[in-house]
Amino acid sequence: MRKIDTRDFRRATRATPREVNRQILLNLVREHQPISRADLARRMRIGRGIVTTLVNDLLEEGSVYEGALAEAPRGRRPKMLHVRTRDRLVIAIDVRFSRTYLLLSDFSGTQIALESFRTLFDPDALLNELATRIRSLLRTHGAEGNCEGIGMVLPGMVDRASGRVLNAPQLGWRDVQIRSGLAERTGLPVHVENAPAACALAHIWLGPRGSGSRDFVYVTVSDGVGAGVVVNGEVVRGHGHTAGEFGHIPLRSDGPRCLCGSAGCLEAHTSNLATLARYLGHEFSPAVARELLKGDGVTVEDVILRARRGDERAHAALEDTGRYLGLGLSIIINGLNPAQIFLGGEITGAWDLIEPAIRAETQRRALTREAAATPVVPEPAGSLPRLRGAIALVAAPVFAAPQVG
Amino acid sequence: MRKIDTRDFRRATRATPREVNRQILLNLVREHQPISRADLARRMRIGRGIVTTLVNDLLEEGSVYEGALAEAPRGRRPKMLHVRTRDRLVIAIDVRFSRTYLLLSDFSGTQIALESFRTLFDPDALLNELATRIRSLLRTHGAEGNCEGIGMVLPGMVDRASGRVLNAPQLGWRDVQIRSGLAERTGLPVHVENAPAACALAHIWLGPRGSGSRDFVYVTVSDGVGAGVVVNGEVVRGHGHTAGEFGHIPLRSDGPRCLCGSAGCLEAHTSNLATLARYLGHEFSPAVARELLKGDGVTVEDVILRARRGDERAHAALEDTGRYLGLGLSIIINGLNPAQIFLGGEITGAWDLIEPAIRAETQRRALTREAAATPVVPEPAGSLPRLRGAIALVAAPVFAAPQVG
DNA sequence: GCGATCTTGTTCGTTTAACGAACTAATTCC
DNA sequence: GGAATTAGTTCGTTAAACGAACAAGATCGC
Repeated sequence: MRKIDTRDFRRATRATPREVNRQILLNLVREHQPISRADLARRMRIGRGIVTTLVNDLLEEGSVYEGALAEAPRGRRPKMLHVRTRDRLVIAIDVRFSRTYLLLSDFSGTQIALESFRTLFDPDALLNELATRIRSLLRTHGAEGNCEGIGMVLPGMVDRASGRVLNAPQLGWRDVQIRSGLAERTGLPVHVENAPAACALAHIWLGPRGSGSRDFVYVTVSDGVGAGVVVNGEVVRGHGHTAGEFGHIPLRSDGPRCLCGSAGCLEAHTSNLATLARYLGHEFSPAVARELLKGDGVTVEDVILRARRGDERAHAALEDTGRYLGLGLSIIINGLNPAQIFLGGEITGAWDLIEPAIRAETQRRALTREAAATPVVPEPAGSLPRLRGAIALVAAPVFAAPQVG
Repeated sequence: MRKIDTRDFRRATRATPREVNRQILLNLVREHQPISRADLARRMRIGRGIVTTLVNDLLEEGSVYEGALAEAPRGRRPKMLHVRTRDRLVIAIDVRFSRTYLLLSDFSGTQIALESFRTLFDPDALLNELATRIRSLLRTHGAEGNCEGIGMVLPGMVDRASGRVLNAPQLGWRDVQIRSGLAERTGLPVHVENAPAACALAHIWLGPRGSGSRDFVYVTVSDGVGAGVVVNGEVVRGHGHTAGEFGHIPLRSDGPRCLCGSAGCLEAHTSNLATLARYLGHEFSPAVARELLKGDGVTVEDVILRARRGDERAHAALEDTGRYLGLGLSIIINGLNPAQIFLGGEITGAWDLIEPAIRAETQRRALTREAAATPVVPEPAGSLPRLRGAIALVAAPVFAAPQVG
């Protein structure tokens, strides 16, 4: 029961049914490939005639291709259809505090070439470096014609529509136009997004087949803590493009001071820096955080390793992180009732150590038995969730439902 | 960028463009009435010919009617169109712990007859009583043919799709089928919904013209604390129909025990019962709450009155409620970035007393200047927000966007 | 080996609705 | 009273879904 926006609606033309059905068909192929035309007609409850027309459209523009004939117990053997992903390339960029990662990938998320360099904090310098590297990357792989766009994720708040970074404290950016600069330098379409939101997007579009729950929250725990909220198969951006900042939920008024200026935030209890500070016996504070960000000492990965080797203090520090994290997740569970919560970041390397603490809190706080059973699923950092998010920024629009009404 | 649900999609037929455009047109009339056909054509960027056809459709089924000729500086005078609301009636029901309210209203929210009775906690008895009263109400007002449905709001979690009450602790209901029972007894379509979600729905559909922000949260503070979350012009229900339960955000681990079993919940700090307990000098607890629910002593309204008359303890109790409420709202602001937050419940009678405390907390906790400026708008209890929510349950489907894709 | 049967995929005439131009109606201006 | 202007309707054209008929390719029974 959506209200039509009378200030910004899309009315239907006589081409609209085709657009809609074309996109449904494309998604059915994506989900069930290999699949025959007759099967598509049955699934869509539509005549085989119109399926032929729609498939010809998609074949012509190269979205799908015909594969082998399949076996059949009786009758003519069907010619199977697949979506084309292997030679549709994407440049994915992940800008983090310490390093910037650059990946050449295809639409399905298969990695082709990955490189990284020390992050430059001057936007112009960073864009120049990126443009140079993108050009050479495309040339080396003979992919100049096949690259359909650039997806870029950042630690900060981004206005996806205009391609502007509103505020990225880690980079020291405020109101920086990123998209146009990179688009001009490379001649490719550029999409920019906040990292947790992009991770959520990747889960919608690049998750394992048929996994796709349509209501979930993706929580990232790294130097900061953020979330991508998905409602009805769509990432929630909010009125000012800053939705998902669950890192600054106040957990206790007497908690440690947070980088945001408040005290006792979820982030000040559970970020990598907070866990590290707790392990080292410091009270977390902006000053301590800045010290730790320099990153020449112990890392969270080290803490996890030591906990596994029997270091009691490391174990306790991680367990505390789990407990606070569970408290934060319980708020999300009660407030948004997602089908599941995904958890990303280095901390997932200690999943078996923190899970009991997380689960204890979420179950204690959940209001219904169903909510208490909300699965919390770790996503290992090795799967490069942020770069997958950047890929999804380019791939998703190709498959998304056309906006109508 | 919504993903198409390949398990539950609606494909477009050749009647789909008509449905979509018809609904857009109806909403434009609703928003801009009185409005001419020519003006509609301009706003929709569509030919005047098709507008004639669509309007004839709507005239025939009685959704709109033709009014007077308007003045025009030059040329033929346009015949203005209006949506029909005055003789389209709704029965709105608000079930609360102490009393149940019953309102006969029209589609625009104009009240025709309001009555109430002591709530019966046995579902069957309540439905029987309701059915009897509804029949007599319709007969008295000669409205038997014009009533288009029944909307019912409850304090608890509701599966709107099946019409089942999952859990309503205040009423002591668990897994109770409400819709079918009332529909059979009255022969009318019945819609059931959780109260805060319905209040949010009313704001989408019955708010002042052109007010309609599409991303907001409606927070109700009464015996409990709940919220209706609206994203992109649609109420978020969550995977298990229990989204919006922000009342049990943990604010402080050493806080008072809550009815939900946890401690330090937003509700245990800010509900009417919590405010009352604070004023009376009790530590809030389930036992205290049950005592206060009997409701033969002081009420929140009394506390507000006394604060206005200079009672320092009443003033302090309310201010504390405001401070905790602000803390809770800041979580919503950072997490969902709504365009605004509406606040409903008796506490709004003390708006001028609590606003500074609320604002101080939300501004202190907000992450961006825009978020800090998120308006918090009180809705006076006198406007019967819950009954308006019940009306919206029936009226909204008539105007909602058709689901496509 | 050959026709019956069954399934896949295409073709084509029909129907529906948007589209757009032409037309009628009503009003003001000169 | 005619030109100009705006509102609203009519109708021929076009695009796309719909559905029936048909062709292609496979198995099965005798």
